[in-house]
Amino acid sequence: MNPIKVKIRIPFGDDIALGPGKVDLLEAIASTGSISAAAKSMKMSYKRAWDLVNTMNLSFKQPLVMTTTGGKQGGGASITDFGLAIIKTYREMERQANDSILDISKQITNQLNTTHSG
Amino acid sequence: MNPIKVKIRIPFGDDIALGPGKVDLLEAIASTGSISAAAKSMKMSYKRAWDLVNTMNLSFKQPLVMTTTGGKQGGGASITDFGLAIIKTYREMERQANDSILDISKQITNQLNTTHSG
DNA sequence: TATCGTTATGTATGGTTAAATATAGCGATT
DNA sequence: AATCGCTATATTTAACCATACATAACGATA
Repeated sequence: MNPIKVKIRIPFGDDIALGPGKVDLLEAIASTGSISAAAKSMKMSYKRAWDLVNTMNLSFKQPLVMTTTGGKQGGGASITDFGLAIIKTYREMERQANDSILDISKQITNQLNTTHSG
Repeated sequence: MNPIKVKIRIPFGDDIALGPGKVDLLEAIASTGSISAAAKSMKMSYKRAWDLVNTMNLSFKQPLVMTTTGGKQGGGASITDFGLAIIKTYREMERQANDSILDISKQITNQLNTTHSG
């Protein structure tokens, strides 16, 4: 158990192109096939999910998420090959960052109180 | 210029024992000699700064900040040797995490739009 | 013992942000 | 052409959190 959490954010102008929440959302879209289902699975409002997707698509050279409206199931969303590559790279980057502090982080967590919480 | 920001937080129960803001605050206290001056230098309310200090002191086995009340200058605050060690370790950990993603992060930032902001 | 700037702490206020609500459009299928 | 669930977007409402404010205690010094 390594309680330390490394969070990596990629800023783009005033907002954030990519971060932990957005990558989670991408993966949820990939597995559900729609923004609304992904939002529901993450207990997030559809609007918020859509805004996050919109920010991502506007931030990168190519869209990470493709959407279709209408049709049998009313529409849906999928992750582009480009998006899949970004997810993969981000997760790999996260792993590297976490690995790099594995040893030294113990020097801090070892100094935390044993009595719980506050 | 590496725009990616790695933030490391050390959770303790429901709240956060240490994070980027708290470490900045510790360093400000070290250089100013008081919580109130440190807060002012960071454009933060005294109450907030005090709360952060309190959380830190309660989270660790030993206090990171020592305070005195009353006296000629009204009182003040200083960082304990223990606190100084924690700061040093945290900054080193930050550096390691940032270094570890230096190469791979470019694979993502290179894909950001050239047209600015949103 | 009066003063001073700080620590210490509670309460109230205000502003930002997320959520809730509302509405329109889409298009394959029936 | 009627239906269905989703995308797309604006507007209103609610929740949260930082700040502001307010007050007391502290103790060396003068």
